[in-house]
Amino acid sequence: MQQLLTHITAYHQLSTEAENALQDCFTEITLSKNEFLLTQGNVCRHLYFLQKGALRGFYNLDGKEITHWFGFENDFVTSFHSFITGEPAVENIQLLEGCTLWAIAKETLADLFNRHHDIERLVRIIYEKYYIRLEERYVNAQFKPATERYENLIQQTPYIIERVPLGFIASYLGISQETLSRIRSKF
Amino acid sequence: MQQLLTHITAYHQLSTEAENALQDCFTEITLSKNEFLLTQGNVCRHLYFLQKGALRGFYNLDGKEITHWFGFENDFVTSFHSFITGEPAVENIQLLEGCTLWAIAKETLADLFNRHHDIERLVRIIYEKYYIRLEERYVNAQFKPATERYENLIQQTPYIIERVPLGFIASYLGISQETLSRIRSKF
DNA sequence: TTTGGTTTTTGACATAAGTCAAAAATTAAA
DNA sequence: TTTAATTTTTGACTTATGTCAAAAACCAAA
Repeated sequence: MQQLLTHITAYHQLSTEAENALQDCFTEITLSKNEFLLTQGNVCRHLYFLQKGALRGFYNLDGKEITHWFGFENDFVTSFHSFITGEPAVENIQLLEGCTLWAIAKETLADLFNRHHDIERLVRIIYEKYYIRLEERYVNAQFKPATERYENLIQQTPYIIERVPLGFIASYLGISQETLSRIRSKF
Repeated sequence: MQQLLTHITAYHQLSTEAENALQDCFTEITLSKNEFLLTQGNVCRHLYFLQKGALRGFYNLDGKEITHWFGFENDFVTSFHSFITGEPAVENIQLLEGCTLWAIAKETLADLFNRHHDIERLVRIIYEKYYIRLEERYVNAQFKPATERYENLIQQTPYIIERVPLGFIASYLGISQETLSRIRSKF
């Protein structure tokens, strides 16, 4: 829990009351490798903070699994679309390693917003950071060649290579596993 | 101004006081075709609401202009990265048509947040919508073939064809102008 | 209108990445 | 360990898209 608080307050310093209120609202969850945090068709009612471990978000497209994001330590994870709209998720969230997570339900979070302007500000600021991250990811995906995308990825998350099977990384980069293998063979 | 208020309150209903405060903080701007709202290297200190017209965001990559987004009626536009971080923008924002915009400075917005929890909530909600939009755009860019991306685009913004030169659209889709021309020739 | 400039299309060819199949390497289980 | 299963690499070939150059179409001023 301390890890969550430390991470959060780096974004925005909370009042003591807000911090205490927040602590009471998160529940610890542990799951083991290959288990699902969410499966498609279900509404994602929680936001998670990933304290330890790794996971992936993926969806099915004509029989193929498309991995479109990874989560690692200190990431907030959820099926954002489903969490916000309340519609069934099109994606799955599966553990790549055993994980420790902290969960908060959507209504609980809404409650916190009403009671603490502070916390809503915190989330607003976190959204900004995540938006910028996604924007960068988008520009990369759309306008950079595969080799560069791969280089960027291992620069930003070097540990990904040891922790995630090649096939998932290739899918994430939008290229075939064979192409990724060839990219890697020439450093 | 009424258009901005109507648009905003569709996201979240504001108190009368908040609504009044908000109105006082936006300034009207009109610019003509081809003018720049922002040029790279400058810090983007404002958030804009695009009431009328069209514009594009682009950056330079080895001598080439990459158009990475378009703005149309009722869009909020800014160089988000620069606006949030205060760093110089890497992108340019150029008008594709004469535009009417409403501008608010970053500090003015921060002030509004302090005075009206309401308004910070509104922005938090707008961020959620924009995040979801971008996520969709990202998945499209990374995992769908060019033809499908084009079809999606004209379905979502059919008017784009009459209002934006083909070259900009091709750049936005991450393909060459020639390829887009060929895609179009087979409907 | 005519002219000049821009935008779009077409053709020929080059290159990047995909697919399928099989081999090699790695990991997990017996 | 040995065996089986999974993951990664390699090879041969196909397809999609890019590049360059030129022609055609479109638009806007004179």
